[in-house]
Amino acid sequence: MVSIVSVAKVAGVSNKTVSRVINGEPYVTEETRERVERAIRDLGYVPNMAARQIRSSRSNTFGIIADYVSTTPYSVDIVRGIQDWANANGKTILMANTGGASEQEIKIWKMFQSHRIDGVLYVTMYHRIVDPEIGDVGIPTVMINCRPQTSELLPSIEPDDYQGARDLTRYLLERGHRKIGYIRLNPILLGAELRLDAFRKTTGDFGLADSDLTIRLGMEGPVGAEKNYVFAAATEMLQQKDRPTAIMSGNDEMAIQVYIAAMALGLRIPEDVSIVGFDDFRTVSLALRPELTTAALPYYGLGLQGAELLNSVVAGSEVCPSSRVMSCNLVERLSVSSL
Amino acid sequence: MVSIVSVAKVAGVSNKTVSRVINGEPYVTEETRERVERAIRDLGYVPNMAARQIRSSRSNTFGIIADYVSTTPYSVDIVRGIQDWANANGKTILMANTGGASEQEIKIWKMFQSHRIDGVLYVTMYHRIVDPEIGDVGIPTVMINCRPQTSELLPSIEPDDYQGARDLTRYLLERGHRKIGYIRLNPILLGAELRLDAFRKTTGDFGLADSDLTIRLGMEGPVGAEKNYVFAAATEMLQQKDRPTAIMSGNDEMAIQVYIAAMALGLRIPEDVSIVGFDDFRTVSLALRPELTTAALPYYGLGLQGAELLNSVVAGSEVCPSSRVMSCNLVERLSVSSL
DNA sequence: GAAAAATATGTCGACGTTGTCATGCGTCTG
DNA sequence: CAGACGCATGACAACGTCGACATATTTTTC
Repeated sequence: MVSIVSVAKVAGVSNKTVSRVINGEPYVTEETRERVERAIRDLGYVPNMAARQIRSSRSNTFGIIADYVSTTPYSVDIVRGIQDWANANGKTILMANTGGASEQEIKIWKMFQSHRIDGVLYVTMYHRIVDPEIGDVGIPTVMINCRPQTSELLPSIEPDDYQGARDLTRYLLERGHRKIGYIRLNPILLGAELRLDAFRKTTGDFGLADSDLTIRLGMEGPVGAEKNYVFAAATEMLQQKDRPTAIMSGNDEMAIQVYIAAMALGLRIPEDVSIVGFDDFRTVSLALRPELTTAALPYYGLGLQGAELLNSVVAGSEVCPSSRVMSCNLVERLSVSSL
Repeated sequence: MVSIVSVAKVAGVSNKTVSRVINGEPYVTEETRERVERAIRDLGYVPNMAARQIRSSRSNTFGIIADYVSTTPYSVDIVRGIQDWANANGKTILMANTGGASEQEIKIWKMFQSHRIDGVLYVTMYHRIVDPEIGDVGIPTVMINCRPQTSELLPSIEPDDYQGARDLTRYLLERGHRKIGYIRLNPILLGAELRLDAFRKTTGDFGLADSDLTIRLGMEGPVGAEKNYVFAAATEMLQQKDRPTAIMSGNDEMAIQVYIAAMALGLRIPEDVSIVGFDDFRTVSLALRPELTTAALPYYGLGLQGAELLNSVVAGSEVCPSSRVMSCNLVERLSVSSL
């Protein structure tokens, strides 16, 4: 392999001078610099990161540890956000996923240590509370889309489920809806409670009574093996004599079933019933007809900011573990009518 | 940082002996081995990969270079397959995505080189033909879910779109369907042609005439900014006086619109019209009511086998660049009725 | 015009690991 | 019992890079 030494030989300088050119250090004549650069090009030299790391004991690498990569396909945007940040800032990303198994998690931490990772981004594919196997290792860590269960103060970045659900609820209320159905997310997800709270609070503030709301559980059970009541719940809701004029679906995926339930009853969307989702999972929200009004989870931004935050933690500039929150923007499409 | 030297000091042996214990080499007394292992545990020593690599000039790392990670969310299963293989075989994965930009691609190859990657997995999120910026670099490469445009002989692994579509078509024919609609994928996707060919050939073999088939384009245009005709096409098809009894949708995502179009016309699924998809994108296929019969793209397997194949290429045991294909298994659910 | 400062380049060692070779010791062979 | 052999261990160098320090050359300063 071509190393700094071979370049030095060809350029007729010492290897230190080559090193200087590579790292853009001062005190190199323009002429020497050109000669070295030409040698680098001719030989196709590329610096060896491993050697660099060994020398500087900084790997410039972040690790991503994720739980279920594939089950919530849309949240890979978090990963994309991280990667884009890394790319722009010259960091390398090492990625691993646990599949939910904690033995895997331990193995991955070991692997990260052996690569002398500078920091870890602990990412979950659902917004939830976790109990990571960290602590004993002592690598700076930022949690993305989740928060630690224990009192361990780890910085985290999460979506603002509450604000998103509040905005969606307001959106419906402002358009005159006074009978609203709500289909709840799986309660094991952190978003479930936050979104429902926001819905309850916002409708209450607006003067709606409990009897104006129909709230049903859409899913329950462990991730990947949930029981699904969405279709039945939506059907039941829409068959009430005083049926809701709008339904808030726990997320976009569940909204598919709400659409189908409504249509099977001969109801038109949005003329007879308005529907909103949550997540802006575009594979769904843009495929539905009419397209779905929803609140977008800021996945990409979570990744971007998470990486940024980790960077400042590693650099030591972030002293107290801050917990940030990112807003869920309402995406207005065509599934809601004004009454 | 605790290194092999500190361990040696604590255990009272030379660093070479520690190295022997770590690598499970023979010629170490049981007693010494234990002493060393205890020291390793006590100090929390973890081997430094960078140093190892520099010494052995093998990084034991594979790179993944992917195009659009997030736009086809389900195909992240490819990545999961690769990671699982890597995890099981002690390899590290470096991942980067181009977002479709070829300047990015060049940058990524440089990055891979600087990490002295052993091999590269070139992954596309849609099954398509690509023209990668490889070749000049000389890193062993395996293509997953795509094939090279040029005559460059690179080993590749692809899904068998043809077989999947053939099986789906047969499935419909065997259940008595003789008028079948087909909504085509975006023609820029390799699967589009393969699936359509299989559909045409299989219906032809069965004796159906062209007039028994209604074939419409569902989408076209660049990835991420397609024009979407699916709903209109499905609606038109189903309004024909001699309407098809079954519709094959180019993929599951498009099937959502076929469902909605059918229901909007008051047709029941599957009693009035049967529908099949393609991909088994479970977020959709399991959310639809009735659940969607489809052909599963073997994404996870592609990743697993791709990594395996790359490994043998790197090891030099794979001489001729083989092009493998993996079958798309039919997943029978409830969206098709027998006539 | 000599001393001080700035610029340009080189030498050397260290990072953590492992391959090569050497050494020491006990056991077997004839 | 001498030589050969197997086993257990250690000394040392090298991988590629860069920081610390040294040296050489030019420019500035008073």
